[in-house]
Amino acid sequence: MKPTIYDVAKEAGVSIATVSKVLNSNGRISDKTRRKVNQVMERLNYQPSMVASALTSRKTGTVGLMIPDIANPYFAEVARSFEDNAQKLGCDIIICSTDRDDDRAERYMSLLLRKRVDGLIIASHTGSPELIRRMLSDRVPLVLFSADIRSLESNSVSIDDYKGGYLATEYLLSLGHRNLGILSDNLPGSELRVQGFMEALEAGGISFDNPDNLIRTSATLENGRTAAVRMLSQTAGKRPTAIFACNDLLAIGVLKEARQFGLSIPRDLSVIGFDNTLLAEICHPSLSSISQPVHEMARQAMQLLNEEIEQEGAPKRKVLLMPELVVRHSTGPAPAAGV
Amino acid sequence: MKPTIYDVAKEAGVSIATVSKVLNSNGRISDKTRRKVNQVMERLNYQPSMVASALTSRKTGTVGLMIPDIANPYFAEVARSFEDNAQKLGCDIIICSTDRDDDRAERYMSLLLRKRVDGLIIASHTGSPELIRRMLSDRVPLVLFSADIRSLESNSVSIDDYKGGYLATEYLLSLGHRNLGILSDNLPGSELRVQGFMEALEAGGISFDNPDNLIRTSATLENGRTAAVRMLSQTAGKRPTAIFACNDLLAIGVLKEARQFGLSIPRDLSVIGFDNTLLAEICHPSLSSISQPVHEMARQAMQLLNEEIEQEGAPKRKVLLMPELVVRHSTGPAPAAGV
DNA sequence: TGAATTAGGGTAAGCGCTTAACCTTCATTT
DNA sequence: AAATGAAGGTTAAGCGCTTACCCTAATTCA
Repeated sequence: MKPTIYDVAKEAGVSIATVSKVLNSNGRISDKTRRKVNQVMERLNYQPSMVASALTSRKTGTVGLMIPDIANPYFAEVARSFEDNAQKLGCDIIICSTDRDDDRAERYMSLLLRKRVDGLIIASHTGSPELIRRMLSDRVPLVLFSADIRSLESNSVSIDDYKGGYLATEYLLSLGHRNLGILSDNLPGSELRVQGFMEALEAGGISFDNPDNLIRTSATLENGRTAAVRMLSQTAGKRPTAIFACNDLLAIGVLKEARQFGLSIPRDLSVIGFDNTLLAEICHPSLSSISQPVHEMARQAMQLLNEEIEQEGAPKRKVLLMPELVVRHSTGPAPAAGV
Repeated sequence: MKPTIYDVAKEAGVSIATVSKVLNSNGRISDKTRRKVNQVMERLNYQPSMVASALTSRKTGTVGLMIPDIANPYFAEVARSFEDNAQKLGCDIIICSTDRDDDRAERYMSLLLRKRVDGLIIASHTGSPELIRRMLSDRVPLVLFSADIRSLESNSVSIDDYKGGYLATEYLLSLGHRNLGILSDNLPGSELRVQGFMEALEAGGISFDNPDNLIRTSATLENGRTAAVRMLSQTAGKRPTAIFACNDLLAIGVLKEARQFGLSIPRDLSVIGFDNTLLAEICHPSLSSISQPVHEMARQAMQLLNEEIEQEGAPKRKVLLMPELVVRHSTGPAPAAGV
């Protein structure tokens, strides 16, 4: 059997309280006793049970990370960032991929609560707003990540999606494109990206009047291709010369399909993505994209979460970070007009 | 405060033992009592504390997954597969990315032990063999994933890496290539892939005599490119017409660099990867690769782990699954000879 | 020198569950 | 009708920690 605090105490000839005190370095202990106890712990290879300590201290040192899918490179990167930040605080992370299925989300949530995790990170609206509201009213420490819910009084860390959409669009306009398409996924944040797109167009004096150049779909490579087919098979006048996709996967779908249409990128068509994932570098031509400061976001989120864990009624905060344009090789000047 | 089993018992007018029994549906309880208790639990929104139950039952329902890096798409996919399989068993997963740093691995390991996880999955030799041996002798349930250590009497689930290397090479030979290069990473499994490569060459009556056509490096895009430069800048006679990379990331590095050399793929150069990750589909041209049955591997690993958790001295088993060749567009017939 | 601190450590009561052992009823068996 | 046994619960002892509180002896101060 694994040694317990009793074994250590007996071996060291002290009480378990003393052992506990040297373990947590609190209380008054003489150097001599401390050393002896430490030696015994070492010798017995004592590993204090966090499940026992969690029972009394009410801290498990575990936080739950709810995301749509860890196999999605964006979320994998997010997870990694959280892991690193958690480690600095001496805690670890339980990954929960929900596939955006409310039932799965609810089951996971319940599991996490029963495990008494110290807090929750909820990325991209994983789980219904109703569910989140319930957690909030149960005072579960929690921070929304990468997609805020304005109506909820909760912590959140996200980027300015509107700004991101605006940046991407402005950039395409600056390249001379006048006929733009937009491919959105069905996440709440993406709606803001679309808004940014629209307002940048307006600011550029361009009206968006072709409804076929706006497609909403969920984020898979295949859906990106399908949408691309729809946009690109329009007549030359209506077909966009540049497409803004609300995430990299969709953008790459467009890239792939464009080839089928015999379009050269960026000569005939510019494509820009969002999230600046590993994929953007991998694909060919490499993808221009709007980048999120994922690591910094995770850092702040973890910090907010920690504050709320430490002191129950900590004031909620909403942090908004700025996205940045990363130019690679999938965007270029608009083709000469009138061709 | 969260309601406890005492609250439920009092409300339902029974003892906590009774509540515990309906909770775990064991022991003898009348339908009437069961219903009443269930009602009360519902009404109070009772969430039994798994930390308390773990303290007595010695089951936390958590397993640790040690991997090099969750941000690496291959391991992200592995993690997802484990997650799904774990969920079926009602447990969840703590992710530990170690970056192959033995210290990090050791710290994580220790954390997991203190958390009293039910078991460990150790993917790709994460942590030193010595560390693993120690776990084993401490009788921690554990299964090695994707890279066995033959000398250790432990469970393991992996693919036949040798076979994978053989398959890839045989395929390139069948396309008429006679001058092959190989790019290996520094994982133990990859050594077997190299062996498979070598023996397939031999079986094909080809001798591998140019040491510059074998490069070992760690798995990053950048390293793939660097290695590609070295191989491709050789004179036409020595330069390989096909390159086998021991993982997709390296392969894609080659793909990218080949373009800088003005080589068209697969016309001038064939490239094949390993792992068949999402990346293989994303890149252009899409990458032929050797695929691992990741989901099935995770299923079996989880099952082995579970068996060992259930009964202490369960016999160890080593499972070996077969990789498969997936042909895409990065491989083609060897260029006409003598050019 | 005697009283008041203080340093160093022990006692014991939980934390919220599980489970072996035990105690009633009440229906069956002979 | 007495003995037997099953059905349905209850009691209480842990699981391995934390921590408020208490005690003793050594130190300090007037």
